Amino acid sequence: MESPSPENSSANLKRAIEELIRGREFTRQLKEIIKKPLGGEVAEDLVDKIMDSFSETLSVINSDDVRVVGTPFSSPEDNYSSGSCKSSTLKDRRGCYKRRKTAESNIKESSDLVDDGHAWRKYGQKQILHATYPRHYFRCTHKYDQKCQASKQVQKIQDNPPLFRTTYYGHHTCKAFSRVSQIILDSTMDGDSNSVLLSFDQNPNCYNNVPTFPSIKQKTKEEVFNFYPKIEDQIQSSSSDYFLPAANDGHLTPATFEASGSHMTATALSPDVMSSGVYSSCTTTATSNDNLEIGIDFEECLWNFEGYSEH
DNA sequence: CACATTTGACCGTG
DNA sequence: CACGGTCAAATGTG
Repeated sequence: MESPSPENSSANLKRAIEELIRGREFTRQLKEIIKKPLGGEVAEDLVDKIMDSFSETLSVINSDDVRVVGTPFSSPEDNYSSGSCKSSTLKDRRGCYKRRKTAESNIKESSDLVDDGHAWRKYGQKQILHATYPRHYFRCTHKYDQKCQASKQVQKIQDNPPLFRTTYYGHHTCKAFSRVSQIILDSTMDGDSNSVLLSFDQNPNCYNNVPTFPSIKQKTKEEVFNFYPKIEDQIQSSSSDYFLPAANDGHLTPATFEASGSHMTATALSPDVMSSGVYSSCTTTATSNDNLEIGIDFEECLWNFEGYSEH
């Protein structure tokens, strides 16, 4: 796959923006029409959401350094400003951590949080200005033992239907064994030893705001549900990184997970896919079940493939 | 006990 | 200087 020239890319981006603006305008006109007859409330609500979606997409495209899905990453080292510092103390951490400059990113949006097959470790959570939901920061579990620079940010951008934006930075250089196969193998089990509670609803106990519940530093799942009862219907657990929000009825059921799991299984076990050099390269280096879940992510596969010249 | 998340503080970037 | 990305101590979990 040849990469488009910057000129083409820029022109396409401009066209995409124009199309989005056009679509938004049409939607607005449609809303005006819907407003008139009775009983158009549901449709109007839907139109609002469509317009929000357009606006959100436009803001994403208009923001700097955002690449749409499938853009290869630059070298991870290029994106960090300062060198490493081992002897950091609490009192003086100046220059002691790398901070990502305007790194190239790879954004994916989905209505649920699919396990991408990598082991992630959460290292932060932040309320973002003008954002309804906090942003969650993850790094590769193998950041230190294998110097894997991959990281991602996950942010809920819409509720009902839930919509999550995952922004990937860097690429996996770790040779972690795929957890996908394990998930496949375990898909009939109830074990949940690896799950992590991840509430995407606003938590007043977070951040530097005046805490609503100052005495509560950390909460068990039950406590979260007690404080925010409605979350219970929006969060489900799986053997992946998150409690996945349900796309449909919102219940925490193994069946829901197995439904997506079976999809992954069917694709993952396809001999055609597994026997391909490129794809098997993906599965043996930095397996992402994005490749499996949506079929094949060519860009990521090729990137991983290129990242290992011995293949 | 090892490894995970939480969360306030720190600090680089724009 | 505000924002937001990262650190790291405290704490949770199996």
